[in-house]
Amino acid sequence: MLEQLKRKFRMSDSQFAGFSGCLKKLEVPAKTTLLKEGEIAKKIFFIEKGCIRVWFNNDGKDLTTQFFFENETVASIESLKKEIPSLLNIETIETCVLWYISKQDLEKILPELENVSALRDEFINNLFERMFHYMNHFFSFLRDSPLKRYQTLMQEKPMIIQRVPQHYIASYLGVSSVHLSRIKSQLNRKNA
Amino acid sequence: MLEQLKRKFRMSDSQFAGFSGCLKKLEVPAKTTLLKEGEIAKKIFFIEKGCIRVWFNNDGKDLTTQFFFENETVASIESLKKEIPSLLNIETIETCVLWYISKQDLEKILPELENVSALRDEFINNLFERMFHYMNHFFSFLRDSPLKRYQTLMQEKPMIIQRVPQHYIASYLGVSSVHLSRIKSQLNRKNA
DNA sequence: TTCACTTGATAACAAATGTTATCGCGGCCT
DNA sequence: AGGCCGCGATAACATTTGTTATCAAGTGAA
Repeated sequence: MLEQLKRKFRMSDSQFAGFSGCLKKLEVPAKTTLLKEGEIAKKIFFIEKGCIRVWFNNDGKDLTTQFFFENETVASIESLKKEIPSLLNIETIETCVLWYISKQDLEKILPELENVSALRDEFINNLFERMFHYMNHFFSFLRDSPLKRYQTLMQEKPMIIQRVPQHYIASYLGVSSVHLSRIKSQLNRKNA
Repeated sequence: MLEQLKRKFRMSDSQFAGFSGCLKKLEVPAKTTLLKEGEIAKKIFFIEKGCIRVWFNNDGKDLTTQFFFENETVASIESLKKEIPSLLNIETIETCVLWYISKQDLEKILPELENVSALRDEFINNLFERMFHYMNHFFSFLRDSPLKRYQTLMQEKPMIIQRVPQHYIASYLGVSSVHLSRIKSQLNRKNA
C-alpha cells in the first residue's frame, strides 16, 4: 500500500520517508462516518481496502454524489482548502482499511516537499479529476435518460453495480429506488 | 478593461506590460462561434462587453452548460491544458467586445511570470470555481425540482434571466422550453 | 430456530415532464 | 405597408417518473 502511494505522488525515497511517517492506519466497519456535513475537513484518506460513498442530506433523504474504491484518495477538498463547513458526508459502505494524513501533519512536512513539483501537479490533477467527474456526471443528466445513465454506469464502473447497495446507486443516478428496479427489470426482459 | 485584468491577475506594472502586449481585441456579432466542439482550444477569452454561452450538441439539440458575462474569463480549460478536442462549443449570445490571449503567446511570456505565485493561484482558483460551478449545478439536479432551479436562478443570477433567450435557459435547467413556459406561467399566477 | 431488519421487486395510482401542434406577437427586411 | 421569421405561450395528449404499499428473500442476532 505505501508503495502505491509513493508512486502516486512520484516522491523520492527521502521525501517519502517524511511523508509516510505522518500516515496513520485506520480500520473501520461499514457505515462509519469519516466526515460529517457541516464539519471542517482535517484529513485526507487513502483507501487500501473497501469502498466509500460521498453524500449529502436533502429533506431527510440521502443524495449520493460519488463512490470511491481501492487505491483512490478521498477528501472534502473544498472544505480542506478553504476551511469551510463540508457540504458532504464521507461514509464507508464496506469494512475499510484506510490510511490518512492530517492537514496539520501535511503542512508540517510541506516545506520539505515544496520543491517537488510533482506534488503540486498531483494536487492540480486531483482538482482536474474532480472537475471532470462533476462535469461528466452533470452532462449525463442533461443528455441521457436514467436508463442510459444506468447502462453507462454498468459499462464504465461495473464495480459500483457489484458492490454498492441499490438505493445508493439510485440516488447517484437521480432516480427513486423503485424506478431503478423498473429499469433493471426492463433490461432483463430485453436480454431474456 | 486592461486595468481590470491587471487587478484580476494581481500583476506588477512590468509584468503586466509584457502580458498586455499579447492581448488582442476582438469585436464580434451575436451567434459567433469562438470555439467548436472537437477543436483543440488555443485561446483564452476575457469578456469586456456582451455575453457568451457554452454548450454541446446532443442528437441535434443544443444543451447549454454555462453562461458568462462581463469581466469573466472563458476557455475550454481541459482542452487547452490537455490538448484534447473540446467537448464544448463557445458562442456569443450578444454582440461582444472580447480580449484574447493565445496559448502560444501565453507560454512565451510565462517564464517572466513564473515567479508570480499569484498567477498560479489564479489558475488554481479558476479550476476551483469551475469545479464549484459544476458541483453546485449537479447537486441542484439531484436536489431540486425544475421550478426550484428556476427560482434559484432568478435569485442568484438574474442577469441570465434578463439577457438570455428562454430556450437556452431551458436546456441549462434541463427541461424543455415548453415546460419552462409552464413554470413561468405558474409563477405568474401565484404572484398575481 | 425465530425474530427483526435490510434489501430489492412489483403493482397501482398520482404527479411531473416531454412532444407535437397551433397561435399570436413583435422585429426586421424589402 | 406587407410579409417573413424567431420566440414564447398554450392546449392536448403521451410518456416518464415518483409515491405508497405490499411481499419475498437474505442476513444477522438473541
